[in-house]
Amino acid sequence: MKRDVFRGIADPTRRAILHMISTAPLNINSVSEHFEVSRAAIYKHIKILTECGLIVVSQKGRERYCEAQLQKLEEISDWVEQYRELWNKRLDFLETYLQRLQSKKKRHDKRKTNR
Amino acid sequence: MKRDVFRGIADPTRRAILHMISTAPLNINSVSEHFEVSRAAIYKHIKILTECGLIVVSQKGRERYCEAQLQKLEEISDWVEQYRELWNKRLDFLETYLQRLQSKKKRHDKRKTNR
DNA sequence: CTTTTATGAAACCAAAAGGTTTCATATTTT
DNA sequence: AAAATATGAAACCTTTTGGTTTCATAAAAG
Repeated sequence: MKRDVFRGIADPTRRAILHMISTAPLNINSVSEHFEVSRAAIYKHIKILTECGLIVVSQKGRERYCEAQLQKLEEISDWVEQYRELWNKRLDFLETYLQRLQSKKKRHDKRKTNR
Repeated sequence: MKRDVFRGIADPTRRAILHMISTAPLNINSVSEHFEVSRAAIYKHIKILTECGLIVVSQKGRERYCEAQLQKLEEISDWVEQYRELWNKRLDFLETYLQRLQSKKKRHDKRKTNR
């Protein structure tokens, strides 16, 4: 089944799995040992991660190694980046607004001390 | 209720809502008119988006305007960026590997033509 | 060959998600 | 004041999620 990568990273356990195998592949049992939940539960998470392309599994003897496909995160990155300009614009606007407020306050304070 | 921003953007309808209000705030009814599902369903999505800080709602008369808080996406961006170096490294590795394969092939071809 | 080990997969379960319809309430409009 | 509009919220329903236990199977180790 094909899956949405946004759904893939929605679960904290799946993000933890991805992090665990981000530098080097691990077999399924080794991954599951680091978690409280059962191996079967982790197996399902790995299945989902595979279905959305964030992991590739390769068999070696009786073990199956999970390798992170971090390039797939570009899809998330691209989605976020389309909004960066917008949120920076807003922050700039806020900044100039606050600066104006500041200088207005200074003028006001000055008037007060001159009184 | 406090919510996870990763869960917030996991649903395609919620991403669509966020996109719709990314440039200008809209009241809840206007948002829901653009979707097939009921207003109540959209209302719930907006509630979730609010709970994870991706939207701020402000009342004006009987209407409630939803404004996107796109800076909140920085959280997603930060998470993705921690892996960018890793995935670039892998891509570099692949590239040099392919280059070596290429030059090996060239030498091989040359030998063939010289024969 | 027997026993471990690593995994796949089925059956089952509770809670969460995503939806609907319906009704109450507060603001406009007319 | 009456009607229309915008929203909040409850009650209810189905599907999906995330989890469990159990059993089968294949490879590796003794």
